[in-house]
Amino acid sequence: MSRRIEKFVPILERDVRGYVCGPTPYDSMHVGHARTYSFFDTFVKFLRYIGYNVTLVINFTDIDDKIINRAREEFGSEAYIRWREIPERYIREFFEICEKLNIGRADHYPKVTEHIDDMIASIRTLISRGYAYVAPDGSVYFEIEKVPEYGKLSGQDISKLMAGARVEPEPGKKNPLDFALWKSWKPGEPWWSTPWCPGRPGWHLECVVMASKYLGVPFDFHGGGLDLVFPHHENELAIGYALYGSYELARYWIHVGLVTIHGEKMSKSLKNIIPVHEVLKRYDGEVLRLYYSMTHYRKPLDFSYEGLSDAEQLLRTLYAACDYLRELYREARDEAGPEDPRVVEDVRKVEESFLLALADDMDTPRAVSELISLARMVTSKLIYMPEKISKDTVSHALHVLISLGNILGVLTKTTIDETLFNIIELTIEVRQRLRRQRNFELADYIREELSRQGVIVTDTRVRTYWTLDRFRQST
RNA sequence: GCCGGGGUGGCCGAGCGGUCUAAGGCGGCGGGCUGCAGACCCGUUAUUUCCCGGGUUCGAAUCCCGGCCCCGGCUCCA
Repeated sequence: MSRRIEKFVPILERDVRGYVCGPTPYDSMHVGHARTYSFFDTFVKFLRYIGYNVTLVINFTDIDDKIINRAREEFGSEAYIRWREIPERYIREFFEICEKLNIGRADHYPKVTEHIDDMIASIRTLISRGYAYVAPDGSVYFEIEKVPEYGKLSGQDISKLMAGARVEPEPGKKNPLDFALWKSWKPGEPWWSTPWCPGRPGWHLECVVMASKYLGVPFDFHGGGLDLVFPHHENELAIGYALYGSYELARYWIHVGLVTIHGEKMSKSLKNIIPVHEVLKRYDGEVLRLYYSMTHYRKPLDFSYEGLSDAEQLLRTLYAACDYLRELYREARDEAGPEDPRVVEDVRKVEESFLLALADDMDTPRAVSELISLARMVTSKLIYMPEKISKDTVSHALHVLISLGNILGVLTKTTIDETLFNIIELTIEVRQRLRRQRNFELADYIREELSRQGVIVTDTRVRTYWTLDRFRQST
């Protein structure tokens, strides 16, 4: 609320409650939406990693102008009865994409249509306290001038907003900036009955109602895309003030930077929207996750497929380190070796730096570089000294690598089927014998064929290591 | 017009008063390892420099002032 970065201190000692403005499910999720949810997933996983209990709520605004319009486009005159198919479809897609991006489940996914009664009750309160009024057509508007601090979050000045407002003055509004809590019914639209008029809920109110219902007020953090700062979050705060007497609602407001394409914002009119499912045709969900992590969340992200390829390359390196460690494990000593203390210490340092980077305003790019340094440590040092370190140390390093990666939503595919693993090992062993016999023709043939199957073989002076290319299909 | 956010190497992208002769990645270059190869390893790749001009400071990419440029919000938007 200070419009600065602040130290994050939960209201309750070990419990953190957060709310993220979810999608209005009227169209496919695009790479901008996914960035936001990916970020909050990493944020929540980080908090949990360092010991907090987190309760996360993500809502669905499943009734809205955009949904009605979409339904009309698709169903024509049947829109009135079939409109619900739209949110259903895109909510399903939302969950499918979350799964592919390793975005963990929130604790609650409230829908507006399931909280109409709660919203009506809140509107009643707002009217009785004088913060809202009923327009001639029955619509209910929130009167922003009743909230002295209106504009604080977004740094807006009401008088200036009014001067520059491009809002078409709606007939029943006292002030063009007043916003609808309840919209009166128009022909062909879905409606719910209220004391004022049949109609449907306006935007903004639902988040306050649902957040307070599932989290209580104030809760710890409230997030969303940067474009929600004004008017959405400003209006939520105004409602929160009217309802709870404090212009706070949430302790911390976290806004994720927008995604641009060639420097420009994605928009329908520019036809440059990139849906996530489009990206997922070419790249694994983890690649997208890593790509997001490579830019700080508050910065704009200029989306490019080249960047994704970079990220994919990096992911391969990380997976290679995991695979090498798994092989290394088989050769490592049972009891502690001479290099163990140093390796353990190095791993500890990386873990510490990684967590410090995240603790510093979620600096995921720095965290990624720490992860890389851990992988490099494996590929440059560890694989050359299996006889000097213990199995415990190796498995610890692997465990750290994977769990840190998991915070960023990557390295979830590290296990390899045991039979497959053994067959590969066997093939490699055969190739080794051929090499010793200097039968390079056949050895190279095996290497090539393995590569065709996605098994990348690397000969080092100590032994031969291999890694599974998990992203083979994408190029 | 008002309100935000940015401008760092060939590209992406950290750093936000001293450890910056600026992390990390990609790309380039050189080398190593190897029978060869490599999606392997090592080194190198911003050195009157961090958009420009002033200022504060013992010291600035980092703070202040003034410009320039880009993007976004003020109407639906993650």
